[in-house]
Amino acid sequence: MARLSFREQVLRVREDAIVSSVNRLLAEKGFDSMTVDEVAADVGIAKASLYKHFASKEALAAAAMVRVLQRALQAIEAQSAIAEASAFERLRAVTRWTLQVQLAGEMPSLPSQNSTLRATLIADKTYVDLVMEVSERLGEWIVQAQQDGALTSRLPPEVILYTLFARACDPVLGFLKAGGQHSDEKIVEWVLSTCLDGLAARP
Amino acid sequence: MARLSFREQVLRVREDAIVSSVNRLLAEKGFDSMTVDEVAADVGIAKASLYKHFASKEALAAAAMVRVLQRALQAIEAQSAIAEASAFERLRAVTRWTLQVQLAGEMPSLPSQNSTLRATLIADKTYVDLVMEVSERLGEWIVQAQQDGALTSRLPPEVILYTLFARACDPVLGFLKAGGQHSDEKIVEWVLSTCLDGLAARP
DNA sequence: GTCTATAGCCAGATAGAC
DNA sequence: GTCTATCTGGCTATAGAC
Repeated sequence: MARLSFREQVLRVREDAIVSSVNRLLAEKGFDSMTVDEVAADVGIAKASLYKHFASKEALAAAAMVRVLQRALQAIEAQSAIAEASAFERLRAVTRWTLQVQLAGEMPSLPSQNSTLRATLIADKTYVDLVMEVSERLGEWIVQAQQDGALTSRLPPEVILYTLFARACDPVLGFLKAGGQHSDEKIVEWVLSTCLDGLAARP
Repeated sequence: MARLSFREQVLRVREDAIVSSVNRLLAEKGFDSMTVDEVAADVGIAKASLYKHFASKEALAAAAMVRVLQRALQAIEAQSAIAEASAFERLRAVTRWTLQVQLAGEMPSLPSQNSTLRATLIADKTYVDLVMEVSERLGEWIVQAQQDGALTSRLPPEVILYTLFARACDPVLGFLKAGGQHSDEKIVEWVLSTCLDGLAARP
C-alpha cells in the first residue's frame, strides 16, 4: 500500500511535468503549432511514453485546461476568503490574476473552431464541471456587483461573464509586451482599466 | 490593348473570387484549419491553378488581409466624409463596423504566433502600408478624442489603438451568437458598450 | 512504462500534358 | 492557365522489443 502510493506519486509527478510542458507550449505556440514531438522533447521522454499517459494530443490540451481552471478556482476561493472584499473587488482581482497568467506565458490558447478538440473537451467531465463551477462562482459575484451598483446593469450578466472570460486570450497584452516599452504591471493595469472602465472618458 | 485589358479584368475577377473564398474560410475555420484543397473546391478550380495565382497558403491569407484592410480604410474614409461627426463618434462607428464584419463571418482570423505567416505578411508591402495607414488614421482620431475629453486620457493612445484593433477578433461576439438568444444588432451594441463604456457602472 | 522504429495519413506544393 | 496525378515532408499514433 505504501509502495503503491509511492508509485502513484511518481506517476503524478511525471504527469504533472508533462502538463506543465503542454501548458507552456500551448501558451507559446497554440494548439495547432504545438507538436507532440516537442512536448516529448521538452519533458525529456519518448513520444510513445507520452501516449501511455494521455490518449491523444487533444487529451493533453484538455489536461492543461483542467489545470489552469483548477488554478482559477483557487484564485476565486482566495478572493472568497477575504471577508471585507466587495463582489466587484473580487471580480477585479480574479480578472487581474487572469491577465497576469496570460502575460506570464502560462495561459494555454486553444482554437475555438477545432471540432475534434471541442469534442474531447466536452467529453471530459472534469473539464466541463470546472468550467461550470468557475462560471457559477463568477456569475454570483456579477449579479451581486450589479445589485451593489458597482457593475453596470445595462448589460446582461451573461455578457459580462463572457467579456471577463475573453480577457484570458486578449491579444492586447501580447501587443504591448512585444513593444517592450512597458512593465508587466503597467500593462496589466492598463488592460484591466480598458475592461472595467472602458475607453470613453469618465467624469 | 483592349484585349489585354479585358484579360486582366477576367484575371482580377477570378482572383477576387479566390480571395472571397479565402476570406470566408479564414473567418470560419482559421488559418491552420483551412486547407488549400478546400479553397480550390470552394472556388471551383484545381489546386494547381490556385498556385498560379498565389505562391503559397500564406500568400492567400495575406491577400485576404489586404482586402479587409482596404475595406476598413473605406469605412474610415466614409466617416471622414461626415463633416459634423466628432472624432469619438468616428471611432465608435468604425469599431461598430469591425464588429459587424466579424459577426457576419467576414473577418479573417490568423494565428499571431505562426512565424512563417508573420514573415509573409511583413514582407508584403501592400499589407504593411495598409496597416500603417489604418493605424495613423485611427491614431489621429484617438488623440483628437482625448483632447475633446471624449476618450480617457489615462491611457496612452497606443493602448487604445490596440484595444480597438483587438475587437476584430473578440470571441465574445461568437459566444453570444452561438447562444442564439440575441439579434446581431443587440450583440454588436453590447460588445461596443463593453469596449467604450466598460463593465463598471457609470454615474 | 520506457524506448526505437515505423506505419498511416494528410496537406502543401509541383510536374507535365493540354 | 487549367487540369490530373504525384511528390514530399511532417505529424499523430502505434508496434514491438526490453
